[in-house]
Amino acid sequence: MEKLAQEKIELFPHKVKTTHTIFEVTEGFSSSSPEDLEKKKVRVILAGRVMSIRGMGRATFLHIAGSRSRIQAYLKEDKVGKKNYKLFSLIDIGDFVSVEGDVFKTRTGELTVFVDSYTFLAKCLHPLPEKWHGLQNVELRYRKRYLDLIMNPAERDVFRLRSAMISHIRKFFDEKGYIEVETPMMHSIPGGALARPFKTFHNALGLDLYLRIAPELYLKRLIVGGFEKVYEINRNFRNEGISSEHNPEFTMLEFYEAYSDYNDMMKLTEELIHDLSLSLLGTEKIAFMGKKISVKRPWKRIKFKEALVYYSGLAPDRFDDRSGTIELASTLAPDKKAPSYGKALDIIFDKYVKQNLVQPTFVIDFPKEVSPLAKALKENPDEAERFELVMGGMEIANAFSELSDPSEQRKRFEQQAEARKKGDEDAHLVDTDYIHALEYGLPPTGGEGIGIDRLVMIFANRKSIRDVILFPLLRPKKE
RNA sequence: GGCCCGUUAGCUCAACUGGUAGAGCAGCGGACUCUUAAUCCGCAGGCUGAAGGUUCGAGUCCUUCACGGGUCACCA
Repeated sequence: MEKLAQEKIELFPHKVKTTHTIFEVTEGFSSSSPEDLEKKKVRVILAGRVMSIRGMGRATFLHIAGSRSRIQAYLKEDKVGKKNYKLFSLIDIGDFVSVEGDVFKTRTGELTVFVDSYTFLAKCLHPLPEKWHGLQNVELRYRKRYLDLIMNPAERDVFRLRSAMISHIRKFFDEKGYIEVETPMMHSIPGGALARPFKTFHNALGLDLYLRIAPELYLKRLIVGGFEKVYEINRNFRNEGISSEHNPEFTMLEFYEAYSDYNDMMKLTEELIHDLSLSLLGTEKIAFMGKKISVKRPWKRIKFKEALVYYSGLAPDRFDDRSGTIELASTLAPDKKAPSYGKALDIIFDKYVKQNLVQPTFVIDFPKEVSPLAKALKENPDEAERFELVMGGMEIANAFSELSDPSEQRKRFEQQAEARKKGDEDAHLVDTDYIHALEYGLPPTGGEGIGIDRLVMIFANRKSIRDVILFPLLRPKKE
């Protein structure tokens, strides 16, 4: 540093001119023959981060990394001049530089820039992690994601895939005539899901507010308002435990379509994920945790209760006994309170069924008790027109034929409020404003939420949600 | 939040049942004009996550705490 200052070299210049990205050069010329390159005289100015330096006396090789590939550069004292060559020894691994020169191939056939001038772009003040093993420490990888991204280029691919997925999803819905909307992140009554919210406070209004647990109730107000197809991709916040499948803030895609129901949503979901698989991965078979997930349509559908019976191996009438079912749930999950029949079924479902469903499966017709925003089934008032999509053992999506009868909705909210009084902190509050909106008429509507992070996990073959979220929540480290 | 495991140099890892904390890479100095985990010679690098305890003696055993991972609980 001091030496560089003595030489009056600017350590953090404002601007750099480049002619190509490193990727353009490696893509464009890797297959060119050495003779071709010599004839064409491909002259380039490239910028990137120095990842390795191999000094050979009066010649030096280095690798410079761009965002998508790296390229070798070759420095020779004869070429850059004695003074510049000597100054180059002040460059450290990790520094940003730009190099200008012709592209050629070395004896070993590696595409290389024959440097005749170079410029410092930014100094790296810390040594980079070890070049061979890279950064392995998971805590450091999440805390200092930038280092993870520098050292483990495959991690960059995960986030490129994530970005590509989201832009494909937008395209998919836009082409179907959906409009993308943004609804409030701060709610005075948290709703739309069974979960605990984060609480905050608005000073000027003197108002308690909650970070949203779901956009659902606002999106349906928009259907009431006359939009027929809406979607939103944004963050939800749930004040719950952290695990390899849960981050307190996570990205949810929700979409609602008037004049449709949960059957239409199943078709749409199949189409969307099948599309994504073909365009992002180029296959119908996704490799996930050593297994192949086939997204070939149509996908399996199984009724919630049939799934319970099938995977638990218990007799079908076993689940008709309400108190017996609650008892079974408490033996399966002793720490868990099973306050209701519906909740108990949910527990048994999680225990027996979910992990076994690797191939995409629509589990349909959930207990109405745990589906307060879904229409009841015509043939069976205890069940709701609701499905969950399970893939790779994870719940990926949740959808229903939206309950539109305001008085029925009020009743359901009241039941929820009752459960809440009994200690179920996830239960809904009565949202009278939402009921009022329904009183103006919600047409038959299908709605769905898809957990984007988990879908990325499957597409990127990652076991932990933290691997697909750039900055997962960690406890701050005390110095 | 419960249980289990982990935390040693900037990074990746060693150190036997308690007996003087080491290596590779990175860094610094030197040699080397087609190397690629370059090579060769030399140097430096540490309150072993924190605080207590047991012991003549603790990286190692015990207790508490911090952070992380796994798992269960809550949930998507």
